Amino acid sequence: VTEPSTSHHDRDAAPGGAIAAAARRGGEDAAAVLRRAGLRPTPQRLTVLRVLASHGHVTADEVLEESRAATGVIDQSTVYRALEALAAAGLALATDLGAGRMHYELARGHRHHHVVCRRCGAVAHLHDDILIPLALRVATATGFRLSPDGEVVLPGVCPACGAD
Amino acid sequence: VTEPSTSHHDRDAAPGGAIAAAARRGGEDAAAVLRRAGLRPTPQRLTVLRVLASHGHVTADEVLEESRAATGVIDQSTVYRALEALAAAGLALATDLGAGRMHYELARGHRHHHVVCRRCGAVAHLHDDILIPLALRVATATGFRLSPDGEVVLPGVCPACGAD
DNA sequence: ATTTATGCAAACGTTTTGCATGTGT
DNA sequence: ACACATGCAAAACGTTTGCATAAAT
Repeated sequence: VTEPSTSHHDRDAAPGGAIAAAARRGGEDAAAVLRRAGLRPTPQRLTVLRVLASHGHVTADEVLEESRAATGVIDQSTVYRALEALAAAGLALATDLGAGRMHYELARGHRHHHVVCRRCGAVAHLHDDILIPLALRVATATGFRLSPDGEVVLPGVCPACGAD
Repeated sequence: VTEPSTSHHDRDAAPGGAIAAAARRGGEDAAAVLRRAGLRPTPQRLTVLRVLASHGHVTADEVLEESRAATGVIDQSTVYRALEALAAAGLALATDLGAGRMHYELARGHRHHHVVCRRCGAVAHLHDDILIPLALRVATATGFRLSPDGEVVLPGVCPACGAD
């Protein structure tokens, strides 16, 4: 589940990889997914989707570079607009991992939260209900309720870096 | 403890207001605090400190505006450098509340976390040990340990906005 | 006298936008 | 034909930096 952020190649940890698989194949299926979401399946979007499908958490810049490597020309603004469209359609997830830039990942259907290693940037996913006890405590302590649709990013130290 | 972010005037919730009180008075004491921290007590820094002392969570821009309103001329870069110096000295706290810009507050000695209302931006503080059970669960689930010095920002809905 | 901070202006990195051209339906 | 997506260039945003001047020690 973890992901050394320097080499952005974590495998598909979670199921729900229908979109992932389709996007990776890049064929008919991915186009259908886009169309079903009300988005025109342009080559650029298919490329972005494929990049997302193969790379856990990526920055816009990484998507740009990889897309260029894969398909040749594609513009910054196109990447940003594609990511925006995919996120709006629920196909991608934009997360502020706290590094001053947004990170994107393929939406895999299940809501989750993140722990980010502050040394190496590795990311682990947390099942949503890990927050339930916390939500209770927060509510009694402050009156605030945790947003049911909000994503939490926890700062941590991964097993590899926590060599104590 | 909460703070309607549009009107940035929450009172000193916590004790440890020695620095706060001194900064607010802006007299000898605040200068002494700065000097003790190895910082030269310039008018600009005193002003920034006073702004922090009177305004829960502020952005650099708000500090700039308020400082100008209070003392006349002060530059953007000076504000940023003052905030940086204060944070390095442990007198201020820089927190990424997730709004695309940093927020600063006077350090009041006790580590804490934040819940931010996603509707109105109000902020509540959470005592550090509210995370202990979560830390355990995160550790068993992922192997990650929560950074003991890391700050957590939780998305939530404040009592006022959660009018359900 | 020496060190450190300031103001100004210019740069930075990330993201957004206006607009003409090109592409999918 | 039409709506929509793209590329390009330029701007926006928050923040940082280089450098000469000014103020604190």
